[in-house]
Amino acid sequence: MPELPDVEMTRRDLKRWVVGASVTAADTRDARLSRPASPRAFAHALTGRSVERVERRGKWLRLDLDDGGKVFSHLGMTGGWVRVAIGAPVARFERARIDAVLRGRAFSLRYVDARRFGRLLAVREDIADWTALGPDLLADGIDVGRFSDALAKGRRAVKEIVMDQRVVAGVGNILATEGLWIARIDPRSSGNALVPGDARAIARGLRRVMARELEDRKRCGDGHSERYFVYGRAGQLCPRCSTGLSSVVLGGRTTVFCHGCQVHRRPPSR
DNA sequence: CGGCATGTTGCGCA
DNA sequence: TTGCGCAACATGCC
Repeated sequence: MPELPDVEMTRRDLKRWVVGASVTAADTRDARLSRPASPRAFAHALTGRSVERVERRGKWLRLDLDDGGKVFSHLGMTGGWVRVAIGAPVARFERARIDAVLRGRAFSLRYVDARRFGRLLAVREDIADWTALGPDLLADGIDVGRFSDALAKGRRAVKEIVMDQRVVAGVGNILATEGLWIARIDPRSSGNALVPGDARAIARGLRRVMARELEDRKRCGDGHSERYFVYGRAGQLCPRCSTGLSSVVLGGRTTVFCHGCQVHRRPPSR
């Protein structure tokens, strides 16, 4: 489920489902997902309230309640929200439930998350995970000047910097891998070795991939896009230059790239 | 059975 | 204070 396009689709669903709705009951028992808040705070904060807005920054979602309360939701690796009939049986891997009424119609939202890498907590103030996020790839776009500075400052591999949520919020492993391939930049390149024009190319690559993914999801709903250029295709041929695709681990994440057409900017010599 | 997975955190150590 | 490398988290799927 993760990656910005999935979270954005979830935001649109939630917006359609709950904005203006009054919550009649809510529950979670998962202390892990609601950390550091207590699971009880969830029911307490939501019951009797109505939802005024559904916001998203990067991969985080925030429901704004009519009393100023906020519910933060991060889908982690396997989280998702589904809408079911009121009273529907507990879904497999269901971790939280929000029963609500909108225009006289009762319904239930369920948060489902097999691996429980997500988060779901009700609080009164914005959490640091939210406020620390950099500009949102979709809503704010990338300011090439600032992006370029952030890349130049980093000694890490460019892919790790691009995935840093403080630099650009919403870029995950797929977007970063695909975006760098489009930009023709080797993901191992060190940030401070990039040359003028690279930052713009990467920004454009990320925007392209995101827009494409969003369109895919609008058309097909969920399910994994099988249309990746290189992600998950190590060993296959590069769709641009037919070189065999390579794979390395950067920042603990598998990264696929093409030796043939992605230029490796090497760090300044020591 | 082993290996990998769309994300993040926390810990030991430089 | 910053950053790096890595194990950990919990489960599904191939």
